[in-house]
Amino acid sequence: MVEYALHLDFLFSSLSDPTRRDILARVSRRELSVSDLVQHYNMSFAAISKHLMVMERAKLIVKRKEGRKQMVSLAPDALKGADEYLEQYRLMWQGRYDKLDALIQ
Amino acid sequence: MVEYALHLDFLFSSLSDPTRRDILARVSRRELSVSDLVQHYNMSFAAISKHLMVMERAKLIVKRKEGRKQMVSLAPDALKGADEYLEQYRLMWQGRYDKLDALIQ
DNA sequence: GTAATATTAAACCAAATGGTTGAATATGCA
DNA sequence: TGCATATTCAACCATTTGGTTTAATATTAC
Repeated sequence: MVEYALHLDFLFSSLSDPTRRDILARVSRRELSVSDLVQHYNMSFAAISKHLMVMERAKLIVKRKEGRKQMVSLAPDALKGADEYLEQYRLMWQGRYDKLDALIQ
Repeated sequence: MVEYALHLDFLFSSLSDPTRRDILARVSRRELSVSDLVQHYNMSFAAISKHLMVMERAKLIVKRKEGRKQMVSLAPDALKGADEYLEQYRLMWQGRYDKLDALIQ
């Protein structure tokens, strides 16, 4: 009945929070420690740590231990799953634009 | 601090549920009434009705009244917001593949 | 060894989510 | 008119989510 794609569940729900999207943008520019990230937000260390756990489960980020720091960076192919999901619909809406273009010309 | 993009919140959180993704797939093929949709799922009419309200808020679907039926179809540009969000990252990961290609050749 | 730093774990809380059932509201049909 | 159909609304419930604070665990520095 309903297709079972747990990864898409995690991925999209992870992307649905503005703090997490902001974190994603930051770590996509450069690798950052959890402390580095915390400085930019008006919430506790633990809250950011939790957001990072959610993002890790969604395979949006990866962590690498460096001494006592956890360095966070964009996961390889972080958004590939989402992009592949959209692909099927992209054809559809590009099709519509093609039709529109055809009408105009 | 955190960019405010409520539509992306609604859009991604709407996409994070497998039932809603399934509904999206169905109505993208053809316009369907709420009753038509309910038949395919093992949950109450009200539950599906709620899912549709969530999807409407996310502008994934539109409803059109036809007598006592509500006909549901894919919204124009339903996934455009998501696609535009991914766009910035797409350049990034395509960049990586280009680098990889360069290494291989 | 002790203190400071970096992070996670645990317990808690309020609000949101995904479901239920039953009542209310429109619309169509005989 | 009265009944059946289609949908939403309202109240409820259990679970998840996004936050808090405090305690625990590593690691580094003195």
